[in-house]
Amino acid sequence: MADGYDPQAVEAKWQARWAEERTYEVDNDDPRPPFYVLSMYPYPSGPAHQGHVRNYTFGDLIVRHRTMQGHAVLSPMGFDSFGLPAENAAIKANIHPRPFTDARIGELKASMLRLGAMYDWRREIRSHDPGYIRWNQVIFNRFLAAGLAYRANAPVNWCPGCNTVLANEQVLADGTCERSGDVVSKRNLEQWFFAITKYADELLECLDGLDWPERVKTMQRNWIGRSEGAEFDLPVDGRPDVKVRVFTTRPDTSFGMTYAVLAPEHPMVDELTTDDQRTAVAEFRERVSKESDIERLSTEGPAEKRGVFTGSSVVNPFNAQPVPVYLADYVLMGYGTGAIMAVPAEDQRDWDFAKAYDLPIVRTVQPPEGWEGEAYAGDGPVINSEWLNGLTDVATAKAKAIDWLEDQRLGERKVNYRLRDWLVSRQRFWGCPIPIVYCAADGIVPVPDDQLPVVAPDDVQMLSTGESPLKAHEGFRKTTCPKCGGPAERETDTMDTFVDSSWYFLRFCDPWDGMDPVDKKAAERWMPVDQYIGGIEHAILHLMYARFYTKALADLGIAPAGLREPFKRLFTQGMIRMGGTKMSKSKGNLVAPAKYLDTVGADSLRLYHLFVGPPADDVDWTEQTDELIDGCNRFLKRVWRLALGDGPGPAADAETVDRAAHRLIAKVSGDYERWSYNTAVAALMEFTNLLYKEGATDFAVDTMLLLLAPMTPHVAAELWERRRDGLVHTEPWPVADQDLVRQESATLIVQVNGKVRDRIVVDPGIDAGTAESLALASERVQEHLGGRTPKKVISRPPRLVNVVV
RNA sequence: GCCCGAGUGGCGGAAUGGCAGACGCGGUGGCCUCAAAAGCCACUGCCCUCCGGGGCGUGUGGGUUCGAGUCCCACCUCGGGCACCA
Repeated sequence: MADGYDPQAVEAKWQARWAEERTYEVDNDDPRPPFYVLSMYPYPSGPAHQGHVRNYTFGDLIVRHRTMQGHAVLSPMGFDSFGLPAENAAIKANIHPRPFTDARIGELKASMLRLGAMYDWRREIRSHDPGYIRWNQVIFNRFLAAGLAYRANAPVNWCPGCNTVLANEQVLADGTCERSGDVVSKRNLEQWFFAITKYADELLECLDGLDWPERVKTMQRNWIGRSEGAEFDLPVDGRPDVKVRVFTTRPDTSFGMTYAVLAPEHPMVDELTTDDQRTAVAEFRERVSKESDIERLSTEGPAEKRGVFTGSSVVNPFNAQPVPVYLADYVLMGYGTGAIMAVPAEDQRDWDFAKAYDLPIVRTVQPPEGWEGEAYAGDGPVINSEWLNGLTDVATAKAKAIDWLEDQRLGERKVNYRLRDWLVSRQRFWGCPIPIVYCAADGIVPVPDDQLPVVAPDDVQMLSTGESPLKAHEGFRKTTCPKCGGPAERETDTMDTFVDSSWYFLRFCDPWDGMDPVDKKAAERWMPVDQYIGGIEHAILHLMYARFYTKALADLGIAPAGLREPFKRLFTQGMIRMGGTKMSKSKGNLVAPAKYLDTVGADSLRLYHLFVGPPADDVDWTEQTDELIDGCNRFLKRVWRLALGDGPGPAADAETVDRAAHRLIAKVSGDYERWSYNTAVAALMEFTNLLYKEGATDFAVDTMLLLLAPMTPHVAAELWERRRDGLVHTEPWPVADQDLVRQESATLIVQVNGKVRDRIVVDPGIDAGTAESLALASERVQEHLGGRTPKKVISRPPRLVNVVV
């Protein structure tokens, strides 16, 4: 009797061995074909939770599998270590966030090691390292020089809970902060922006070529929100030199314009408001400005209160008719020109407004017969539109209307985006300082590269007011102007932490480079990431910013010029839920992995995450989960005994067993390729059951260990070493012999009227005619025919024959 | 409201248009044991049965097909995303 399976002993032994062997440290001149696997680097909040375990299990499986297939696999890891939780915890404990953060990183890294996940730790990146901060700031300077970073006064989202501004992407649809849940309000502030909208078109177009989940691509397309249309001028009635510019996606419906609308914040409101309307307009604007986004976006409330007449009219250039100009809260200053032509017949919002204010409605598209709705936005023939009449579809009418506008020099074709520039300023302490100095003489001056990094000082008092201590720190704030040497003030805002994660994957290619943020030669070799793995929650924010950064860095000559996309393939794992909600620290419903590592071990926990269901699906953590994990452990114990001769004896029919082993190789290899790990595990369990029944062969057992090596690396390595005295993870991935994969016999299903009536063992190469006569000769078939003559016989050898009567 | 995704045993889940429920959990019975644990073996969708077998069954209702969990149409439920973006 060999010793029993002791996960803790086996795992400790192999984790030490792997650290010595350095199998997963790859150099940039490694001759093997490159493959870059990356799990999203985590925010260090303490020991790994189940979501991390799931993420790193998939990542590690791919790393080990690709290595066995002969690739040089780049598998780096780091920590997204700037951020609000550390800052808040530091305030609470009245300590500096750095030691706090370093301690959390230590805990997280330790649990990654205990999981047996392999990374090239030489390449580790921490966002808060001065070395990384320096490159972040160098890139900021390049962005500034190229006009990709700029400072502007704009209405921005202010979160009172986080005491900082937020990017549009960080505000949820209901107007609350995605992090704290507080209601976000608008403030006008001078802030730094990145010009992501310059890349709007490319960000949209490149999505088509990405091997990403369709869901994520759709979410990004919606977020970019491209719409094609036209912009043109509406001259004010009686003052032809004053014009209101409007954007529309439906220039074909222009003859149906019955009024025009300005956003309440539109700069021409005062000019267009007549004296008798001035009081009403002022009251309306006052009310709208006080409303939060939630109230303003709410469709609740009486429609009559949603707008006000300015007293002026503009002339519709299509038919020279004057139409009244209103203000309405449903028109936003931030999109298009902040003014619209209103066509109630083809736009439901305009329809509702027209009904409330008793404005006329003129249909310009013939709705289909039996149309009972109100506004009709669909396709149809043009009506009531003078020279557009007779056209039978919207697309042609649109094109003709735009051509006309351009011919008349009234307007032009125009594309608009929902995407806004990225607001990167944060009034926080624990982030990458924005490397800017404000000088009375020279204005905005970037800190020169050779004076970077600008790092936050250590001697700060963490303020419970929520204000960044940088503001109060005279030593930091007061500086000299790099240009004129005169007294100047530092920028005290830091960058959004999404900046850090927007290019770390490029830095991983050569984190030792002291000359440039990205080593182009190394990036050319490794990029784009072949397989990126992370949570669906990053579908828009991180993944959009990282795509923007990659394009911008390539255009600035920092990254390889041809690199247009960072992540070739993306896999988004499902989240872990408990009691209906996401398992998370903030919800307080974590089930720590440590308890499993201390009992059944890392391999059993990994196996559970692989076996529980399709990787993309959400996982429910229930009362049953511990039993499922025990089941995985039971399987590994069976494998243990099998491999060490304490299980079944040798197979009586070795050939049959070995053929099954070849089929197993084909099955598991195929499942690995299509991310179907749950069925791969099932096949391995099934095969183990077969060996317990039929007896084992050395080939069968060794094959199992090779196939298990990426999934349950410790136990596979231990058993392989005991049997073969080598390293299972440096063995080549097994290849199935196609001749042996083929089955020796097949089961022919015989149906009568689609119901199974008999099963016959046949030769897999059987032809249709033979199969048909075998089926008809079946006693059971004859019984069910009851003397009737078959109308038709479907023969699909060697699987099935269906006799129809 | 719009756009995705999903509905299969007590549970997690499996099924290139061709034996529905692989594999696992749970359950039942047996072997082993003084006993328990561990382990091994068998059974385990529902209903009927003369124990040969028969009927029903993948959210609902239709359709295509020799044959539908799978394809098409309409709907229901759940989950997610978007939602005055002109």
